[in-house]
Amino acid sequence: MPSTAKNTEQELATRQVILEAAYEEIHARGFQGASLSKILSSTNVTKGALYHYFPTKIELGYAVVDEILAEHIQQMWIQPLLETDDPITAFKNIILQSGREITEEDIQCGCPLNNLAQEMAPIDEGFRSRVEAVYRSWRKGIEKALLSGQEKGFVKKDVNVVSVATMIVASLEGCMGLAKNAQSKKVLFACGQSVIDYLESLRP
Amino acid sequence: MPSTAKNTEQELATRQVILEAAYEEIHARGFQGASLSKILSSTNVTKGALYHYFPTKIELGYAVVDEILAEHIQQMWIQPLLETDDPITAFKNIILQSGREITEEDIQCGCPLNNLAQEMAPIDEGFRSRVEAVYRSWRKGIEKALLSGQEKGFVKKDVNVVSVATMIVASLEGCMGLAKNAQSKKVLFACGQSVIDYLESLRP
DNA sequence: TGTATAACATACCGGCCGGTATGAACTACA
DNA sequence: TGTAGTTCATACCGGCCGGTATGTTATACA
Repeated sequence: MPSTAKNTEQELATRQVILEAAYEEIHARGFQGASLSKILSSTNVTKGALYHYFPTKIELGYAVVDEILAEHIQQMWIQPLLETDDPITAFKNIILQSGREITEEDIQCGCPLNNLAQEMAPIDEGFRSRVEAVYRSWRKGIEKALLSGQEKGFVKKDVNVVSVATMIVASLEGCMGLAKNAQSKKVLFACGQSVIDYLESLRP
Repeated sequence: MPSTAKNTEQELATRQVILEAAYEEIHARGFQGASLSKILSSTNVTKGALYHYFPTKIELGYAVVDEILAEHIQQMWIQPLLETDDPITAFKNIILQSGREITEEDIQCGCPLNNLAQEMAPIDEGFRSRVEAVYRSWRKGIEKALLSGQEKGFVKKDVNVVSVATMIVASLEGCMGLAKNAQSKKVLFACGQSVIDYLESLRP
């Protein structure tokens, strides 16, 4: 692992290349199904380089959760909520935006966070706790936004923000899951619309 | 495979033992992670017997979906809905009943149908289509019950039963998924309560 | 300039896994 | 009773996979 002075260029770039290739393999095949050889052959990195930066396959997986998935959820799903006064409209826009950007391939592979949760939670505590940390911060972000929305009169005051936040995350992941198995953008949109309807029911 | 006359006793019993052991291994480890050797050593069946009844591992997996999972969803989640006039109350009772019966181990392993959907849909079309058939019949069952409930005045007439059915399945699977990763009955119950609240909002 | 260390590259290994080949026991039936 | 097919049991195999051992080059620093 890097520890000296100039780690700003090629060294960290190689690490990042490995991380992103690993992310894609894991997204497509699952963690257990992901092959290190395929990760390597999809880049021009060798096994020596990989094991220079990551001691084991599972540590590589952990790094994908910590450095890629957590960041993605934060920027895509949490940050925008905290930048407005009306969280319901903001959330609706995030969902619509995601729907516009998503590809058929993305639908086929599903939500990478949920994939890892479902596959690894019963098997490996390291994965479980890391994924749980991401889910927790997601729910906390939604709760915070809903609470602030309540204070500013954009959200019904009698809703339990904790259970609503959980329900939102659950139904979003459920939608992605159904659409993934149906391999259908149409299912995703229909399901996403139901979530939006649910969100709208939270307005005062 | 069996084809002659008296297939009613030991022969089919062996097949069933294999099927159920396979179901549990797959439930705990996922399909790709499931080991045929472990399935065999968890019973006192040998590899010869296994490959006598199932040509490949994947065909064994298919049989688990077709013969165990489909049956389970039908009996546990569809049948009771169709036996009453008030589907919302019936559904609520199913959820509460499931909550009472579920063990910590079940929570840890999650919904076997959703597990297979998330793991295998992008990888294998045979799994995907079989799982999709189960989901379809589940949704159709809910739709039918809601429609009948509308006619009899137990469900609001202005709800779209198709999208509501999808939303219910999605949020249920989402709840199980969150609870599985949280490894927490409390999360499952809180989330289940949100689904019940959603169901109640569909009353006239 | 010498040397230690980071940053790779290559070759190789043991283990497990799905699958197969072969044969034995039992059963149904002519 | 002979025989064909079912129902297993045992031994074995090739392949891939995660991981390691060892070597090489480039760089930082004294």
